[in-house]
Parts: sequence; C-alpha cells; structure tokens
Amino acid sequence: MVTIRDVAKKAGVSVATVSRVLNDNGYVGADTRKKVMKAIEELNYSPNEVARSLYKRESRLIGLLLPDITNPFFPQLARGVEDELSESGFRLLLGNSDEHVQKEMDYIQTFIQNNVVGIISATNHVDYHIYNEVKTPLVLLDRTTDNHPAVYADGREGGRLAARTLIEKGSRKITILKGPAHIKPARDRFQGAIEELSQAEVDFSVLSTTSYSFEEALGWAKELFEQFPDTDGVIASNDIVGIAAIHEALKRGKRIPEEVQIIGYDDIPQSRLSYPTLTTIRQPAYEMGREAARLLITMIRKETVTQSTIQMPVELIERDTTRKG
Amino acid sequence: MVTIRDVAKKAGVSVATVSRVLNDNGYVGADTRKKVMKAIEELNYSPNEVARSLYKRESRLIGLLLPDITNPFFPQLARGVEDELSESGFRLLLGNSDEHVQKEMDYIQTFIQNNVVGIISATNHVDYHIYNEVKTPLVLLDRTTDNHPAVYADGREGGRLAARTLIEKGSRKITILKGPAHIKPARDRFQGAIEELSQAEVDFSVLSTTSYSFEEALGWAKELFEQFPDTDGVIASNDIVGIAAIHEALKRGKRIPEEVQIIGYDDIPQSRLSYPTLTTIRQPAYEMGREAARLLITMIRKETVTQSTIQMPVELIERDTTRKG
DNA sequence: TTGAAAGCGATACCAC
DNA sequence: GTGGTATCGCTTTCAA
Repeated sequence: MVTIRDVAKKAGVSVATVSRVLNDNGYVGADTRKKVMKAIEELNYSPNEVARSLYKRESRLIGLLLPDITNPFFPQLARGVEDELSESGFRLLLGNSDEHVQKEMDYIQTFIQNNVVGIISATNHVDYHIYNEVKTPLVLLDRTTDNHPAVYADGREGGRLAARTLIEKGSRKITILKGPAHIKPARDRFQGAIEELSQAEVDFSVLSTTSYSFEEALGWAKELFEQFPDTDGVIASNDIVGIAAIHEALKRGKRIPEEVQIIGYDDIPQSRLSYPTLTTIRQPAYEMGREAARLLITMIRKETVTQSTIQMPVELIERDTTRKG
Repeated sequence: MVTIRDVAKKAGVSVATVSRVLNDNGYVGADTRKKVMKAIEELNYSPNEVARSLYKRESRLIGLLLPDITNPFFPQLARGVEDELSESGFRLLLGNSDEHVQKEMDYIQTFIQNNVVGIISATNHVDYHIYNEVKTPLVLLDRTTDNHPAVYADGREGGRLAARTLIEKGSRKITILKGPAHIKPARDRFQGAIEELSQAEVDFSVLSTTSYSFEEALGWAKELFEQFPDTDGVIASNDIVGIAAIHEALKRGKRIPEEVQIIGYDDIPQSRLSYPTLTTIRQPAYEMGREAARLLITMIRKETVTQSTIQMPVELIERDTTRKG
C-alpha cells in the first residue's frame, strides 16, 4: 500500500506538504506542487479514506436503508439517490431492513460506526426512538414523521386520483385492495381512495392484503375475484398487485377495460409491459431519490434548508386498463 | 461520541483491557470484564469501525459492483449477496457501473480506499486491467474470466435448453433475440441457442438488440413481429424482452402459445405475473448471490477454496407461453 | 512556504 | 491479569 509518506519521501517534501496539495488548501509553492503531483502519479497513490475519515470524524459515505431492494419500486429510489450522491463524491452503504426493527437498528448502528455523513431511510420504523438519537443528517424517503426532513409523494391525493379515475370512467362496483397496514404510504393511499369512494354513488368493497410480495400477489388477485366476482373496477395497492389482477381477470375471461377496469400504483417500469398496459398512479421514484439526496447534501453542507419536507406530485398515467375518454 | 477511553475511565481500567473484552481475546478477570460490560452498557458505547479499520488495515465492508440495480435481475443477486454477508457481519458498499469503464474504475478505487475486505463484481469490464491490480479477494458474479473466481450460471446450456424447448414443442420458424453484444452471458445464451437451432430442422432468424432496458423492450418486440411476421417461436434475450414480446403478440391478435410460443430468460419474479405466464430459463439469481458471498468469505478467511469457479445450473420453468407436453 | 508533531479511536505488543 | 504505549495513514496547528 502506497501511503502519504511514500509520496513525501519520493517528492522530497514532508507529509504536511503532500496533504496540502491533496486537499488543495494552505500555501504550496508552484514547483513543490509539481514535484508532489509527479510523485503521486508515479506511485499511483490514492489517499486512504479510512485514515482521513478517522481524523476528520466524517467519511464520504452515506447510509441508505431500504425495506427490500427486491421490490421494483426501491431500485428506482436507490438509483436516484446514488446518481445524485455520486456526482458529489459520496458513496453508498446499503442495507435492506425487511421492515424488521432489529435489522434496521443494526444498520443504523453500522452507519454510525462507519462515520457516515448522512442517512437516507425508506423504512417503516422511522418513529422508532433510535432515529431520534441519530446525530448525522437524516432524510426520510417515501416516509414521513413530524420530526425529520422527508421526501415523499402525495399518497392521499394518489388514492383519491385512483378512485376518481375509476368512477369517472364508469366503474360502479369497485374493489379496493388495501396495502399492508403497517406501511404508512399504503395507508395514505387507502385513505384517499376511501374518501373519494365514500362520497360517490358507487358500491365498493375492501380486501386487505398484508404484503407486496410477488409470491402473494397472485393470491390476492384470485381472492379478489372470488370474493367480489361482480367487481368492475379494481384499485390495486401497487403495480405488482395490479399486474397480478390483470392476470387473474384475463384468466377468468373478463375483458379489460370493458368489464373490469384496473388501476395500479407506483408506475414501475414493467407496468408498461403488461397486456393490456396498466393504468396507474405514478410516483416519481427516481426523482424522489435524487431529491432526497439533494436535500441531504444541503444539510450536510450546513447550508440553509429552505424546505425540509418535500412532497412530490403524483400523476395519473392513463394506459389500457381503464376506458378512454 | 463515546470512545474506548470514556469506557475505560468509567470502568476504572485501561483502554487495553476494554479492547480485550470487546474483542474477547487475551486474559480478562471475571469481575473486570463485568465492570467493563457495565460501563459499555451505561455509556451505550459501540466501537468506531473506522479506527479499527485503520489499525487492522481492513474493514468489514464488501464492495458490490452491479451494472444497474434497476434491471430486475440484479436486485435478486444483491439480495442474495447481502443476506449471506450480513450473517457474517459484513456490510455492503454499493455501486452501479452502468457498464461504464470509468464508473467501474472509480468504484473499485473507492472500495480500496475504504479498506474493503472483498469485492463482488457483476460488471462487464472484468478483463480490464484494473481488476488484476486488485489485491483484495474478488469474486465475479454472473460473469467470468480465466483469472478470477466466479459464480455464474450456465448460459450456453440455458440457450440450448431454450431452443430445444421451442423446437420440441413444435415451433418451426423461430426468431431469436440476440442480447447486447458486449455482455458475455448474453453471448453465451445466444451461442447455445444457435448451436441447437442449427442442427435442427427449423427455420430461424436473428434480431439483434442492444440493451435490456424497459424503454426499449417494446421496441424490440415490435420490430420482431414486423420483420418476421410468421414467427411461431420467440427466444427472448431475457424476461423483460420476453414479457414485451407477449405484449406485442397479443396486441397483434396472435394466440399464445398456439400461434407463437415465447420463452424468456432469467425467471425474474414478474414473469409469473404476466398473462399468459412466461415460460423461461431460470437462473437462480438469489442463490448465485449467496454463493458468491460464501465463496468470497472463504477467500477472506483464507480457508482453502475447493472450487473457485462455481457454475450454477439453469432450469426450464414451463409456464403458459409454451405448449403443453 | 514548509516541516515537526499532535492527534483521530482503536489494537496489540511488551512489561510488570 | 492488567496497563502503558507505539502504531495504523491522514489532517492541521504551530513554529520556523
């Protein structure tokens, strides 16, 4: 391993000088600088981040905590976060929490142990006390509490929009798939949808689901059509379930959107690939990730944060599982 | 920040002793230990990984380099890697390379700068010289070269299997979608498929694609049926493209699998959700991730590695885009 | 403009 | 069994 001492020796200067040229601060004579640069080049030296981090008591690492990278919504978030952060020279320490308090705490702890300069968390236990003890800047992503900066999409409005769309396009017996109760955004959407449905002249039923997993999605879809066979409009808890609903509807010979309309949530990439393509409420996941990263960076830089909770707009993406016009 | 000195002071012992109980080595008297534990507890102390890493010249971090977490195959890999590693107390430093040499090199460098104990890479430029300069244990995932330990699936056999399946089930005019030329596993599959097709009594055509992106998948599918309208069997370069092909076929009123059979590759979770469900060649992505992590860990522990390149089996998953029997 | 030296928070050697 | 202390590679004060 090449260290700063090797460089100093080779350049015939002290380590202090090398450090100065590395960090580009303090006075360094023009030709001294040149000598040092040359030595760095020749030795192919790059500074040890760990030593730097130890002294400065902060690294260039950011902790990112996700519920489950395997759920297609989160890679989008993660990608947005990474793209934005890496432009500023930060790197990602990643953890999946599986919505498991213990795992979550473990990761938060390693983040701290590794001197991360900031944390972005998209998990459910944000109200858990450990978050209040975190001293490094923290941004919640796709979640909210009253205590922390956050970037999230307007779930309530999303739910309303979904319901309104189905109603306007003529569904009269709507079944709403309620997402996992412990996930806040899922509750918001549900609430929004219920608001809209309650004040409209339509029948509606609720089917509660307990997960977003691929394995179970088809199960929920099946249950949906078994329990409510005359459903002519489905508000899915997310696109995965929405796509499963398409599957199940077609399997039962129902025509989409003539007999059943289906609307999803998230607008994950694959919702464009289903047949028929899935109408859905878009959350700008990638942009949310970027936005969260941006917010975190300003906090890290101790610049004034004009807005510490950023609500991103949701948007109706009309595709082929709802009727035209 | 609570340091080892605080603990030492509170417990009325030296830092050396605290260190001993922390790492559970060396002699420590029973009640001294107890005192120290108590102090640790009360101060809610947890050791600074950075300092530890600096002294030991190795962290507990593992670098994971992926082409693009947004492609649904990779989260599976990543999850497998993480689950296995975290059980042994390692944490993940994540990077997306976008199959971009520069990004790849940058990440490899930060990995090294952060004292990672090992690297798992699923990118394309593994033959690039930088990998030969990496001193920390390195495992390639879903890729191979002659120089490095690797975990990958048998792409050639997968390609053969895909082709053989379509042929056996009666397709006579097969179109094969050739994946991006710069991706080795894609080439392997293609080669396997071609082998099988060449020696069978079937017509076949090739359509070259240049990416795996969602955006373009529908484009390839459209092109496929435009250029080769009498195709009765499609070998897709992966499941994304496979699902897009289903979409396009249905759109054109083709019955699946009666008029066109379609076979995908990967067995990503959503291939079970399409309608009809996608027949595909399964790569055990999650297990591959775990296996790579396991291999890396044995290398890190300097235990003897019995097998440094692990080829995982591929498997035909028969679903509804191919004919029965 | 440069260098010597004191840390940063751990670990581990050596002495007692 | 326990403590003192050099050390890891870097940054930053302070003096020259």
